[in-house]
Amino acid sequence: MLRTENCGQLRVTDIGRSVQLAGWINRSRDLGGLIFLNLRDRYGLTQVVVEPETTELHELAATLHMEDVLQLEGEVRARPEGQANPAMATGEIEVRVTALKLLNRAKPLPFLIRDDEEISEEARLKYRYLDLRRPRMLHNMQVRHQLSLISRNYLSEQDFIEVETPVLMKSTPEGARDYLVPSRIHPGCFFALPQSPQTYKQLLMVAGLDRYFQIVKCFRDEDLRSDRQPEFTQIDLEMSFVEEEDVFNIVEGLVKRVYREIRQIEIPTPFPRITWEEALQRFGTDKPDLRFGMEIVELSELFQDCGFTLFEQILATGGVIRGIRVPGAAADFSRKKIDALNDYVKHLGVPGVTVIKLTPEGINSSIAKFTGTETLQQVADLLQGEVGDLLILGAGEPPLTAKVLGHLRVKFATELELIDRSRPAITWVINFPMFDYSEEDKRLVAAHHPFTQPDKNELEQGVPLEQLHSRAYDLVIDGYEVAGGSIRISEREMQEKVFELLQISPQEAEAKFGFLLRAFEYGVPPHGGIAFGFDRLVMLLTGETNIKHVIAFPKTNAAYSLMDDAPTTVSQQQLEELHIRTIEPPESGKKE
RNA sequence: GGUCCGGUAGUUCAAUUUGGUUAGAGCGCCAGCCUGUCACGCUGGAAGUUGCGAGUUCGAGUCUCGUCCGGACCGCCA
Repeated sequence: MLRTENCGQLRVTDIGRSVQLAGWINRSRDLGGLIFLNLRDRYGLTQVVVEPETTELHELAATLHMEDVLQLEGEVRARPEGQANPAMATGEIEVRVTALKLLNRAKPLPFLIRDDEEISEEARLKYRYLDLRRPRMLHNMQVRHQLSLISRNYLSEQDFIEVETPVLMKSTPEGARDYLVPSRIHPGCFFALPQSPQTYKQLLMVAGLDRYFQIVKCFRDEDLRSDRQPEFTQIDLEMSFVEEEDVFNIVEGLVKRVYREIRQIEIPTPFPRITWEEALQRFGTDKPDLRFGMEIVELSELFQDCGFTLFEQILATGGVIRGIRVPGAAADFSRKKIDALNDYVKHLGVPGVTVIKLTPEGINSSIAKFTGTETLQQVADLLQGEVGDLLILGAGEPPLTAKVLGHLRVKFATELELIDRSRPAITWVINFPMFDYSEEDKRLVAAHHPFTQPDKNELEQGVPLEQLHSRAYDLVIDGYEVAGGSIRISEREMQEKVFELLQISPQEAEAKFGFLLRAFEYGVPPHGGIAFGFDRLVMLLTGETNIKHVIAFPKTNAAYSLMDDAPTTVSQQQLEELHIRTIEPPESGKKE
């Protein structure tokens, strides 16, 4: 070892000891005579002093720069009276340098290694290895590690075993776009990278493993968002002989332990549950942020014959009028802000929203001249509006109106800082629909995935397919979908029936999922499971709002790696070996 | 596929509103001074294809169009 201690551990009890340290220069202060260096490693900072009497050392020390890498020997001593630094864990001591070796020089940096400066995402990603030196990023990596360790220990204690499933697998229809990997040995054939190990974990249940988990990379070739990366990590688990309650118990135990050990926050269990329909009705989304109120209120009845033609027409054609109350926002809500608000909602797909201000002088709204103030007063009463509040009404078809108001609810709560960030708001969302209708494909598609068990009672009672519910569930924390799963189909007949409803032909079902259907003929335990978005959970635990900040080497919005310039074109020879011809001739590498 | 925001020194920003002299500042960098600093201090200095390309204009960092890059979002994400 090039050191006897790390940079975070020396204390007054070490005074008098001779030690070796190694690390980066976090900062240097050359006073002309004395030179102070803050030596940094993963564990902390230690101040070392080079005295002018040590002539050769002093000359070397005077040439050092930030982020140079040093190894040194010295003596631990107390700092002089009044010179301790209470902000440093090692602030009561310093190391007087007796030998100094420059292990590596650093060029001037593209940015400083400190938390208090905002650096462009572009620079951070290009020099990710420097960004990761910053305490904030180091902390995020440590939380990642903790989460993975806690999960493994907890699940192992609960009799789960970790099994690795293939990364090269079969491309299947439904779901996200696959990342494909060409096969050299099978010309024209491709593997897919897993969107999730879904079918494998079900087969592990058929195999009798009973309780499986895996911390596993998944890949989806879809567009990115601040909470979505093309490759991401799941805590994937599956259990045999279980129903919803059993999965919930395991998950609640894990989440409880995670928040206790990482955040020192006690989470009461069981977690609350809300149905999918109620979530949409009250919060305008299937992943409601319950850290604040501002719920969406149904107002349609009030506007039945309100005198405002637009609203009456919308109601007559099956639309709804709903509203939210934004506390205290009326005062400075100018014409300009109303315009900005309407611009904002336009990109969500609606022409605009209606704004009502509850001012000390009375109710103020552009629609008052049609409806009169009496109707608006009833609106205010229903929304429990007080003087000074802003009321926002959305009108249109129910799902879109819900979505718009749901977005506005979060937007205003964030801007007005109405969100309690001291503790997480956790809820189960249950009773998902089994199917969605796809306008694009003109058919039903699985709302969760095609292995999810439908509500058997509803099915037997002949409930229309569009209204059929499934045994799927999501875990939602602070408005993020953190985990999702379901009780699975475990009978071949039911699985075939669902494929049929999804208009997957028997031939296609056999070709794509034949292995699963075959497995279902050999004794399948009832089973179910769930998968956590590992990165999203780390994001919540660290208070980050961008998933990139909890991933060591992430991709940009354009799914590109700025640090190593991936992806790239490959040589003609590589393509030929893989039996691949590209449609466009390869550009000269990267676009500039 | 679409909408919006941004791109000026190594870096974070200003100058863009209303086109007009030599594009400024903090940090960093370089040189000098400094023996108790810890965001050390003081003095001086270097540092720019204003992302790129066209256009308008007597004149463009500033206006227009295209394009590239980054970000947020819609679509997409079983």
